[in-house]
Amino acid sequence: MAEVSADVVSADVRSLEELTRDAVAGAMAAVLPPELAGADPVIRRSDHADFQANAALSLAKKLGAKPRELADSIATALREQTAGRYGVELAGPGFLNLTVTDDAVWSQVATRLASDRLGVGTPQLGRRTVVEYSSPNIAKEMHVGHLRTTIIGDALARLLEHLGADVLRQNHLGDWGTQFGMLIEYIDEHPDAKWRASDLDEGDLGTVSALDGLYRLARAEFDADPEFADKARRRVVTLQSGDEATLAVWRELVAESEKAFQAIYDYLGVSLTSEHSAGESSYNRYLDDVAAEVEQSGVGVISDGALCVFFDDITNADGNPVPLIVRKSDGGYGYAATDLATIRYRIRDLKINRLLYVVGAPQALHFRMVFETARRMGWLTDDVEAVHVGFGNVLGPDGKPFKTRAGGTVRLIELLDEAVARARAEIETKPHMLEVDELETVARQAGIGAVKYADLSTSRTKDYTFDPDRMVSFSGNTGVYLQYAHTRIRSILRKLPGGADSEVKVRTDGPLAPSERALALLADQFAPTLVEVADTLEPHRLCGYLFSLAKAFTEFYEACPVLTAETDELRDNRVALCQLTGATLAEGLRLLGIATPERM
RNA sequence: GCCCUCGUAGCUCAGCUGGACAGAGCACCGGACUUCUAAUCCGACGGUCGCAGGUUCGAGUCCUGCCGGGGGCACCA
Repeated sequence: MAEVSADVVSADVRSLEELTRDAVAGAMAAVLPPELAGADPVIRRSDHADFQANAALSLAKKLGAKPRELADSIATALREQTAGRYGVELAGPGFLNLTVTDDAVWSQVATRLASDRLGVGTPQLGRRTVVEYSSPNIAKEMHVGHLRTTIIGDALARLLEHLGADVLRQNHLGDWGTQFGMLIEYIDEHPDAKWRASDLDEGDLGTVSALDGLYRLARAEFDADPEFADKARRRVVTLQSGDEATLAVWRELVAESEKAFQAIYDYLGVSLTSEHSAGESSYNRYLDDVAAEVEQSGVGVISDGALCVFFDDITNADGNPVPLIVRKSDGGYGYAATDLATIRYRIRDLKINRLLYVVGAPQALHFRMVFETARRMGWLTDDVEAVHVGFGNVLGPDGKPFKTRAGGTVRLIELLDEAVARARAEIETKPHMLEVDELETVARQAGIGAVKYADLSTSRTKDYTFDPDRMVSFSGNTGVYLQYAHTRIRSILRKLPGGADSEVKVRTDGPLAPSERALALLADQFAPTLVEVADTLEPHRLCGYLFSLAKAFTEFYEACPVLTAETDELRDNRVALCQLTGATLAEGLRLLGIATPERM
């Protein structure tokens, strides 16, 4: 087969790695006794070949055979069964080095390019998944602490959705704290206070700043004036008892805040909207019932007047057991009750079968207790899983929690503005050929992309160091590197006579240079990488993959001219490789929530 | 005190769920722009994988114990 037609092939193209695994598994089945015939071939990418199979080493022990001899017999069976489709070499103590044919590599490029969705399947189909993330507090400004939950949560939501999951994004807004008594009382007593968007000239982004100002003023009065503090506390009770006038002010506070959050989400390119808002308050009506169910089931017991759930292995400094407090001794509810109510509601009413909480690592113990309680209640079962997708803190360049020079909290909007400003300045130093308004757009895509990539590219569970200087240096392993690689591909493709999407015939019997081979093999790994990220919930694996792909592309770019290739056949093959790589980079970046400019 | 988490090159980080000599980026040094965008590429330099044991044919990866950093541990979220 020298040519592959461009007819659209259905998604879920098997990768060369998977095909290789199948082939080696087939050979093993022919050689091994039945009880070991289904063993994992242990296929890994290799520095010594396209792939390596390591199974013989561990299996030889069980068989009492010599690893090299076992590997050799697997190799023989593999050669017989696949009729030359693999180069097989025995190496070291019993590794099998496997090389696929050039024809197979080009075929794979053609097949992925011609298939829908780059051959990515939908393994998450049937999973109704909640991703809870961002969750800022009403009447407070989003700060650097909201960065990771928002960016990681959004990336996971996009990725799982792409793989077929039915994803429900949930923004668990902090809209029911005791601070509302204070705020509402203050507004009541100071009708002139300016905190609405309409009170400001500077636009939506100023709204929460104004609310923040309101918060500070109210707080100051609360601390200074005991009489006001009393009224504020009474106002909490009034609010919670459902007083309509108080609720009206509360609703307006929520609405004003949400406007400001939306402006940030739009600026960040985060896919949250008001329809994903499900604040703590929306679960109020379930709390009595949830607490009663916990109490009646016997899962919870009364201790010091509070409804508690205890755990054998969770104790405090004195060795006493530490409970999850479902209902406080004064009859009120904390966030444990709310979280239990969300679980019950999502599972029972929304028929969700997977719950992801993108919340900071310090909450680990809380979620452990909440999930264990939900299991005892029978809400979480073997078929319904809940995962705390925890993440580390954002640290400043000094290795301490990221603060302003004055020691205050870093406003998210300021951090983003600075990243965009630096990106703009950086672009202006380059020969960029962009018009003024396009420059502004690209500056934003690059600056925001840099922030997101920096956040997503290190392992989720660790703290990460946020160094603005390093992040926007725009060289090396950064978001801009990926965006730049993509623009170089687009630049080549735009110059094609038939346009960027020109259909080309792939000659699978064409030559295959080392940098072409490396690039093609990596492009083929896109789908398995996405599956791996969905399994581990670790977006940094996708970042690492895309960086490798971009790097392989630039190496190919240096070594292999596309438009001026020696022959038309060679040019067409390279165009196909560019199209596949470009589409893969664009899709991968999209799933991370990072924009892909056409030029920069 | 108990639990969780982290410790890899001067700095910032990967290391594909146990595989061949530990890899990137930044910084520093030396090269490459009349050639599809040099926001790039090539080369050099750089590591007792915190320490000590153990399991294994094989350990940065798994287990145990230390050392060091961070976090959490009864009515705040």
